[in-house]
Amino acid sequence: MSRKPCCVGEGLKKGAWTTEEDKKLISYIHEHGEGGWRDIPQKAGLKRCGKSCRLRWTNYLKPEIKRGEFSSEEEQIIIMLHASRGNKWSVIARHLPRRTDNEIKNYWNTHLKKRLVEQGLDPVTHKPIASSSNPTVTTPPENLHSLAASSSDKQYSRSSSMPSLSRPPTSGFNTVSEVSEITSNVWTPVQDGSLGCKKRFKKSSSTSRLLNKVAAKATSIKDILSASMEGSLSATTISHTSFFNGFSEQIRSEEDNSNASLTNTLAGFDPFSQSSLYPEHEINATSDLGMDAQGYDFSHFLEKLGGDNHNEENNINIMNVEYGHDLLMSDVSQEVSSTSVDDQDNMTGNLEGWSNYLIDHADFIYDAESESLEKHFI
DNA sequence: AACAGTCTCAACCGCCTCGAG
DNA sequence: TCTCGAGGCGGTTGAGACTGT
Repeated sequence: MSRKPCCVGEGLKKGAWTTEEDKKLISYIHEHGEGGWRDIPQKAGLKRCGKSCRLRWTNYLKPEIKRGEFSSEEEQIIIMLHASRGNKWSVIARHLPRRTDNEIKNYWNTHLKKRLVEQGLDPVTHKPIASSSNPTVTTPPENLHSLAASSSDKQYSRSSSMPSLSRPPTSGFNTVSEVSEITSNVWTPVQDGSLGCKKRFKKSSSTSRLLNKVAAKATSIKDILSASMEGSLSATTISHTSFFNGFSEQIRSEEDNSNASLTNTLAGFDPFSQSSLYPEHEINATSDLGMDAQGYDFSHFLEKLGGDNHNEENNINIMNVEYGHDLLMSDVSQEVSSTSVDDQDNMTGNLEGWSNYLIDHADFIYDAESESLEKHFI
């Protein structure tokens, strides 16, 4: 074999990077681009392992990296994704624009994991820890948002092992939004290569806004489902069977479709309270509707999904604004229409598909010009 | 002011996968 | 087909910052 080992040679430096080293690495990559890490140390005049250079660049020096406080919305997404994917930090990072897997991992280990434990939830399974083994279990949060919203507390107290959690209003996302507004500010990425260790950063308001909307979508789905269960389903104009089975098909094609926690959240089940967001009979009704698919119309559901301009205050209109009803109907239904319908998943199962579709088929794209994040289906 | 305990997170370690040879 | 290096990934560590006494 002709290849050289990555990190051979004595005298390779370890430990914290100096400003000088950072400058050398940044300068080299700006000139020659990424890649070929094995040769970078020598060419850039660094006494570092190529792997160390790559990590330094990807986790810290890369200009597009976002650093600093995680917004409540980002926290929600991390928690939801962790519930469904586990410690797949790279997977989670793909859904959080400009966050690195390392940063997410650190944040989980130092903040979110503790918060779940504090709430009496097993950070691995996201299920309640048995009260016998955890006498300090507190009242579980009413929903996911209370966990994320509490993040603002940490800005005021570091000494307490965990910030105190207060139960937010039931329309949690407004609260989250407000919290984000209060705490958000301009974040400062490290762009000059200087060591920014232990710096405290503020949140990105643009990221917060967008992610808040994503989270609000989950709420809207719950609202819609609830409304639908109250009898507002009307005559068929769109085959919900094909629509939803498309998602079911989608989720079946996933390598990992065991994301019950996340999807349960969206489908009327809150993994944090471990209780249904809807009365049991309503969930049963959901299943019944799914089983008896013929003749029902989910255009009401889709309309809600697509946006509700009259409900802007409650952030329910996000689908229309950010994702677009048309976009939804075109992109999604195209995929659906090409999907064979061979079974009749119940509605909960279909919502699983929907939530996973959102997670796995959309990417955030940052528009530097408008300083906004846009979500694109992929 | 000094010390001890706690917390944070950059960096490292080791394993895995993929692809080149 | 096998070997091995590059790159990717998740787990862990430890220096430094922070807080309480």
